[in-house]
Amino acid sequence: MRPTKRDELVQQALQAFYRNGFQATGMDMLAAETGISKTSMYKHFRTKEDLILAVLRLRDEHFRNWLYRRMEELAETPRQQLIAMFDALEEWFAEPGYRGCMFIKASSEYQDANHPIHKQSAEHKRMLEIHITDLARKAGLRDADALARQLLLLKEGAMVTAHLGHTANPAQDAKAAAIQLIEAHRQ
Amino acid sequence: MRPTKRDELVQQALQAFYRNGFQATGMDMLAAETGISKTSMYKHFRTKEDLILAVLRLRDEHFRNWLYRRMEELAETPRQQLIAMFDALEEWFAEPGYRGCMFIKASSEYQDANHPIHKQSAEHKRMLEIHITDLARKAGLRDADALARQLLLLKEGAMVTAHLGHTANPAQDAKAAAIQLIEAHRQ
DNA sequence: CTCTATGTTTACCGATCGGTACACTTTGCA
DNA sequence: TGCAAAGTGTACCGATCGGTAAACATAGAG
Repeated sequence: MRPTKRDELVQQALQAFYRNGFQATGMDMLAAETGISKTSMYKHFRTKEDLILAVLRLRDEHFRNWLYRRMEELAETPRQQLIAMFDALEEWFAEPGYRGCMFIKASSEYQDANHPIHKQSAEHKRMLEIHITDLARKAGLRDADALARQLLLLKEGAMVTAHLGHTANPAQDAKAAAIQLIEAHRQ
Repeated sequence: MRPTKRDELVQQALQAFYRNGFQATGMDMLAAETGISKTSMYKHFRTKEDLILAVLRLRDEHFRNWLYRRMEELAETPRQQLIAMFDALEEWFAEPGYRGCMFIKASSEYQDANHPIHKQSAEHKRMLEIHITDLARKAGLRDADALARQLLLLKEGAMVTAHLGHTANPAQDAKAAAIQLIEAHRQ
């Protein structure tokens, strides 16, 4: 299990796909941008779709790790961490290269619900839901499942709105809403 | 100003783009699907981008008209209409061909904030924001601007989540959250 | 020292991309 | 009746699409 080249390809492909979109990024462009020959790319991945799936797996791992860690760094109790999720998002939105959620993009370009790329994007969201539900439960909040789903709606909305950019600070809008929803779920 | 053919093209192109995505729908496929010759299409629209912009204009008009009217049909007072927005969304999500928000898709495929397609998508969201803010104000709710932004975050989140489909009924989750947020903004 | 895995370059495949040229047909109106 | 607008089919353009063939370079391990 050597790391290096293959992982390097996936990592650089992630950047390119995130910046340019999936369909708009051709394999030739990818080869030119990464400096890795097309032949080598197709030794590692049988199709472009396989490469995209690998990219999404990496993104899922990175994003969830980053978000969960950042939430823990920003707050101590589970309840405060739920709220801190939106501060973490705000940091992300403020990054220069922010272009929205990669999984929303992926499911926008591969719309069929049975398409592997679409299914994997949905799986990412499901993983997030499990974690946030668990956190809401640990916080001792009433109806943790429903609350988690509501908070995640705010998160999705904030990510989309931050990309569409017609609003100043969607993360803080979401945070204010989240605080009220959490308050309403105290028991 | 003859209607017919040009409008027919835009309407059918809307269906095709919504079903298949923008980049994935070629002009040849469009010609085959609509029965309108490529030559005619390029007589009406100088580029594919121009056609997409026309499609988005039509979609904006249709969607906003539909949503506003449905909200009024479903509820009487402005405050109830704000809540009814999510019942209207639920109806939309339940339609067989539902594939998420066309403007989110468009901004996902044309990511550059300065791209005309991206800008027009943002404009659609801004129009919605104005209307919902106005409604929140008519409902006599405190901090109508902030509340409207929060409700719209729920709406965006619900549309995305309904498309990703990892959750049973995002519209009703959003509605429950909206009710609590509105309640918190009574004065 | 050789074998094998991993990588490379270059050229190519058929299909499709957005867009155009050109000659022809239909149709509403004066 | 005749003319112009609007629409048609067909064939084409160079570029790019995802993917492949073949011959060659490099390097670590037995």
